Amino acid sequence: MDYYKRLLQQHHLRDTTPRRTVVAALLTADRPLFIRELITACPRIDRTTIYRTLETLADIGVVHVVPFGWKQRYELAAPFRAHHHHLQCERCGAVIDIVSPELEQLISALAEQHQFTVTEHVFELRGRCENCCD
Amino acid sequence: MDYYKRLLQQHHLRDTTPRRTVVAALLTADRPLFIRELITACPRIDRTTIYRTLETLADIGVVHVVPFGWKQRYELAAPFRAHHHHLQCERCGAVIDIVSPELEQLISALAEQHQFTVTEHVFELRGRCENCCD
DNA sequence: ATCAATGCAAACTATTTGCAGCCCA
DNA sequence: TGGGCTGCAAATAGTTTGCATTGAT
Repeated sequence: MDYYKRLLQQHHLRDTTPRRTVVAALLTADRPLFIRELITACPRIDRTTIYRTLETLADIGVVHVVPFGWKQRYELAAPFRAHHHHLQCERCGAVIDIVSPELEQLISALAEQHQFTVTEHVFELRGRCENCCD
Repeated sequence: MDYYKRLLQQHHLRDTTPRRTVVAALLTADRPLFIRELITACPRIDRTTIYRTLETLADIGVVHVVPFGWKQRYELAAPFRAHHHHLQCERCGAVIDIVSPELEQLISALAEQHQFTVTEHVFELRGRCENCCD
């Protein structure tokens, strides 16, 4: 969490209670949260602040946006949570974390191929989990 | 476009003007559209209908949801547009289509590994394109 | 003719903006 | 102390719902 402070400093941002509260909420959660859930999880923080905080934290790479069907969810990003992706069961709602070095490698290869500098990538699989595949 | 009609029939859905209009708008566009853009592009169709149409068409696999930063965009899916993914330049906004058989293969492998039945996948790269990588 | 689909109105939810006061650096 | 940050209020924007009417099969 020391890195967190340094990161804020580097961006001339302040280490405030609301920001720490949001990060703590994401740290506690065992899955990416909807904004609505974050608002509930941080009752002493104003909605507006949560929106602003998420935007700021996403900008500096503390928070990561995950697409979930038609909605979006938020979770801690790379340095604060091991880099991973998700399998989302569309029936029971389970979220399974996966790690794939091959995927990360492939991304580098694709980037180079197209002379593109990748700063962020999204990879999510949706379907039926082991227990729900009727 | 014959397949489109058959697909509707299979799902007991009707071939209506609003649905055809939305599909036509997506077909014309050279990039995934925001809902707002679709509403503008189909001035004779009620907002509500556009929302309902997108949901229906996404359900039967005609439309595909693409995450774009904090927003979402919509484009025609596999049978109506060659399957592909995007490189999104966060500076100039360019959207570059890419195709990667390796990626699709990797997805199958991951699915099998986790005994997961994949019905849909999201893969997007964000960063700087060739011209914007200062 | 039947029943799904549409348009309209209105409710509801989500997100943004402006500004005064607070608090970290 | 100064300027970024927060909370509050209010404006906007986005999305959903109910229902009477229309239109595809």
